Formats: sequence, structure tokens, C-alpha cells
Amino acid sequence: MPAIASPPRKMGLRQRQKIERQNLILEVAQKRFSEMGYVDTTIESIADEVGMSAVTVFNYFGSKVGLLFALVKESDTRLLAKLRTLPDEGHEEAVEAVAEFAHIIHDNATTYLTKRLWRRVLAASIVEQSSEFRTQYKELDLELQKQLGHLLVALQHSGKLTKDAPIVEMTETLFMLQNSRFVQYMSSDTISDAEADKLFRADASLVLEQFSN
Amino acid sequence: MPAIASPPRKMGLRQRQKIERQNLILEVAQKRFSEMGYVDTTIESIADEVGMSAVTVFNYFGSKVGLLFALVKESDTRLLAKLRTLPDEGHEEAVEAVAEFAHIIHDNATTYLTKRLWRRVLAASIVEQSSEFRTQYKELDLELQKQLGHLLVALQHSGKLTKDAPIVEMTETLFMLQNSRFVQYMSSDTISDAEADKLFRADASLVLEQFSN
DNA sequence: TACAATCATTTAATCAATTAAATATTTTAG
DNA sequence: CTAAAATATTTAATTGATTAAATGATTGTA
Repeated sequence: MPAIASPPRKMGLRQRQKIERQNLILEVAQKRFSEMGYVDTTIESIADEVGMSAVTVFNYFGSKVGLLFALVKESDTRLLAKLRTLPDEGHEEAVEAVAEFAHIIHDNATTYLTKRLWRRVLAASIVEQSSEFRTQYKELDLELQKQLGHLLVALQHSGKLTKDAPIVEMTETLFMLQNSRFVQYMSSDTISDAEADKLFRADASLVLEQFSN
Repeated sequence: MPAIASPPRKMGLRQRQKIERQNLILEVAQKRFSEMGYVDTTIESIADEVGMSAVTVFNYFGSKVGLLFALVKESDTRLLAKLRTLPDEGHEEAVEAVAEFAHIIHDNATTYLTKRLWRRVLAASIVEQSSEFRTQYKELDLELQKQLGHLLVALQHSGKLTKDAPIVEMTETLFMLQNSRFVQYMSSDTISDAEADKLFRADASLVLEQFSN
């Protein structure tokens, strides 16, 4: 996996090194977290591999979950890029389109982090009261929901949804459903992609059907 | 808050003491967790108050979250008792009935544990891979979903829902929604009961409306 | 170039959960 | 009633994240 940002020129040595080091840490963290799992990866072991002290890693990312969240941030960036192209494509059915939306999210998520790591992320996003994590996570959710909203509007314009469909409420409810199916999917080691997809389609049908053409 | 079980007679001293001690620990844990929060309550401080060693507490409940989950179990027992009486009462509307179902869950939950503690519980239920916690939590969910199913069937029988309503799918989807609104409610310190209620009603309407009489 | 102010990194300490080893209590069989 | 077996409890490590104190490097300025 590639580093996030390349160090821009015209920057003090300090800044340059900082970014380089951060990327290095992220790379190693991603590898070790994925291979060994979150708990069995000590910050020290990461620090050792990149050749600095554990406290330095700590200083960069604030805490162990901070490090994990930094990884999530990378995955988010990519996800949003992919999603923004979605409403343009023509879809046969409203349910199709919404299922595709969900699929992109799942696909992006599992490509970058393991299910076990996602569980950590989800747990942390619930529990870390104030701190930036929860905020950061909320913002992503909000952005995703907005994208889903765009999608529904596009579907309405292309006549796949009726004129009187309550877009705002549907967006809200569908997003909730997508979200909880995501959690369900990540929480289970046995559920297949196909099953997860099927479950969400059933949800979406119940909500969309009455306003579909 | 009362102890869960009273020590039955005709039981070795050991068994007797065990139950007494467990209850004592639970009582103190409940108090300290609620007052100080989960992180700022050390097992040691609980042990001190009940006059035993920290390791003993550990032995009884396996781990710190184990102790928290033991508290949840108590709350579950009460919840199920309350819910089982629900389908009997007559309801004006399907949405009403389902909203009441959700309300009972929220009410019971907040009566017994603080929101902050619930976040810990939710997080742990996601993250504790195999171990009994996840299993235990799943079982409760299953039982709750079953109750919701009963409720929908009752609504159908009393003519509040149409004959052709797909009960199974609706139960599944509504339960997912209820669950995620619960998480949302617990995750936010600012959202009011009324707001949470309103959000879930909107969800439920979207699902139920087309099959309501 | 030199030097003070900043910022980074490291080494040393803390703190709390968990685990292991040692000790004590109950139970049970004779 | 008593000693071995079974079970509980405690005291003594261990471990790993986080924090504090000390050390080192870089930058901006005269």
C-alpha cells in the first residue's frame, strides 16, 4: 500500500522528515495490524521496525487507536473519490443503485483493512467520547449520507423514483440501514458478501418499493 | 439497586458465599462504574470496597468487560420481562406499537446504566470476537427480534397490518433500524428521548405505511 | 556564525489489567 | 474426625500503553 502524501518541496527539513516518518509508520502499522491483529501488535514493535522509539510513534498519532484511525482516514479518502462518480451511471432499478452504493463501501473497506480491524474502528468510534475520532467519523458518515442523497435525487430525476418520494426521510433511513448492515457484516466472520448484499437489498426494497417506478 | 439472586439453601458454604460475593461485587461495580465511568474505575478500587483482592474479582468475572457484561445481563432479564407483555395491549397504529417497543428498550437501558457505559458495552459487543460476550449479546438480540416479530403478527391479526405484509422481512428490517437508532441514541449525549423517538418513527413509517390499515 | 527559542526524540517512570505461583480453605471419602 | 483432592484467594510478577523529565536537533535572528 502506497504512502498517503508525498512531501512537498520548500519545506523545512523538520516538516519533510515528519511526513516521511509518518508515512513510514503508517505503512508498517498497516502491515502489522493486518497480520498480527490490533491487540497483538505493540506500538513498540512498530517503532522497532521503523527504527524509532515507541514514544515517538505515540507523539505522532496520539494513541494506539489514533494510529488506527489514521489508517482509516486513508481509506476514507479513496472511498469518497469512488462514490462521487456513482450517481452519473445509469441504473436499471433504484434498489440496484442503492445496493451498488453499499457494495462500493464494503468493497473499499475490506480492501484496505481486515474485518477484525474494522471492528476495532467501529468500537472506537462509539466509545471515544469527544476526541477527534468520533468527530472525524461523524463527518465521514455525513459525507456518505450526502452522497446517498445525491444518488436518490438522481434516481428521481431519471424517473426511477416517483415525484412524491420523500427523499430526505428515505436517505436518512436507508443510510441507517446501510450502516448497520455494514456493522453486521464486519462483526461476522462467516457472513459472505453475497449474503450481506442480499440482506441490504431486502431492507432497501421495503423502503423504496412503494416509490419505485 | 437490588442484588440479582438470593442464595438458595441446601448449598455448600462455598456456593453460598460465591453468590453473595458476586452480588456484592456487582452492586459496587454498578455504583462505581456509573459514578466514575468505566475507565476511571479500577478493578482494584472495587475490590477494595468489597474487601477482597482484585484478582478475586477478576476470577469471578474473567475480565473488566466481563464485569460490565454481567451488569448488562441483569438489565436484560428485566427488559425481556417487560417486553413479553407488549403484544397483548391494544394499539391504535402499527407505528405506535413499534415505537412503544423501542421506547421500552431505551427506557430500560438508561434506567440501569449510563449512556457512557452503554457505549462501552456496544463497543465490546462488536470487538470481543468469539468469547461469550458476543454470543450472549447475539442471543439477546435474537430474543428481542423474536419479540418484535410477535408484535407484528399480533398487529396483523388485529387488522392493523394488511394480510399480505411480509412479516419476516419487516421484522428483520425494523429490528435493524431500532438497533441502530439505539446505538445512535447511546452514542450522542445531546440527542433527546423525544428526538430519538421521532427518528425511529420516521423509519418505521417508511417500512410500515404501505402495509398499514 | 552564534545563540536563544522551538520543537522532536528519547530514556525513565507510572499505572492498571492480566497471568502465574504460592497459600489457604472447603469438601469429600474413608 | 482426618487427610487428600478440589476449589478459592492472595501475593508476586508481567506486560504494554501512556506520561513526565531529560536530552538533542533545527530554526530564526542578530
